[in-house]
Amino acid sequence: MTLVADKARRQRAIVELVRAHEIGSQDELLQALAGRGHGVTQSTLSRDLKELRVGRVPTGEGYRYLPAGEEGPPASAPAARGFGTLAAAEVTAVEANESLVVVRTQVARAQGVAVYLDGLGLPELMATIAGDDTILAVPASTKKTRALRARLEQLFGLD
Amino acid sequence: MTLVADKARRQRAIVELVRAHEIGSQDELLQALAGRGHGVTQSTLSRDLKELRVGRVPTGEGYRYLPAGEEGPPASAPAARGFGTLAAAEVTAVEANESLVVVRTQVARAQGVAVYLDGLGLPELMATIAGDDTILAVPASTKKTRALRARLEQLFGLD
DNA sequence: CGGCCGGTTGTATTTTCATGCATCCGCGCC
DNA sequence: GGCGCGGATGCATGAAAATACAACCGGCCG
Repeated sequence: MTLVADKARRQRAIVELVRAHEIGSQDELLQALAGRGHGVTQSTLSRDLKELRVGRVPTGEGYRYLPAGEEGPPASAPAARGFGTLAAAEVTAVEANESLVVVRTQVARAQGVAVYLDGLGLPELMATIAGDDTILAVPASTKKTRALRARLEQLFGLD
Repeated sequence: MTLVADKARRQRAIVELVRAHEIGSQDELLQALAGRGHGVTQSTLSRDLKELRVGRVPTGEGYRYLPAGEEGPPASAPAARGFGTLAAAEVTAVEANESLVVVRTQVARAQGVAVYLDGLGLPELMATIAGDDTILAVPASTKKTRALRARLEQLFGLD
């Protein structure tokens, strides 16, 4: 069932990506996904987009993928850019045991960082639960615990 | 001026056509336009669609052109899976690794679903922790992880 | 087991779409 | 009239996306 879970996470990531960024081709999206650890081909992507009802609509300059019925920002509302680095500033440490990864954040920042992490749809990350200054990150498989810790450390510049 | 008027009329026809009919390719639209007396080529059509911000979005079965931001008819009830419990409608996915089960819910519904789960007193379920849209379900034993996942999937009609 | 089934993916290919370049046309100006 | 300009279009072609087909994998049943 790992396969199914992978697909679910990948599709989450796809929606997140097209909403946040101006992505105009499947190849472009392919790159973005690869950067997040999702190695797939254009074929799979095309099928995912169809399942997700994510279409390619013309914008003033060029094209852009968007979930059906959703309208992109009026070109004046730049989405929360560089949120990654913002999140990074709020994370103080990443630890792990054999089956769970713990992310420590500044007080009262855990929820926000967790939302950000969920949005990434990392293949190694199954889910998160956040308290006030602590996030429990559940690996997709206990065998991926180390990989997940490594990815998070890299993500937050803690290596 | 005649040329310009032609273009304007043609573009009006395009929007009308894609709104009224399920048109899935430019060739198809080409035919429809021809029927209305507009003899143009695919090239022109492509350019018109770009100008008009008419995009091609996936529908349940196939694709369809629609003006940006507009939603086609409900097509069919995708999330209409009204299973017995109210909780079922709020759960979107169930996943698991070797030792934990994760239940995804609609935003802000996790707490409620978790309470419901706790109330069931399932033998495979030791405890739950809920965030905003995620529930961590702890199996009575790691060996019962798969059984728990299966039970939850069945419970929520997700198999 | 062994075999079948449904679901997912990659490869290769077809289909569909976007566009560079040339043409044509109407218009205004010299 | 002759000339240049800009917008609209077609043709030919390259880019992008969809899909037929086959391989693979995990689950399930006898």
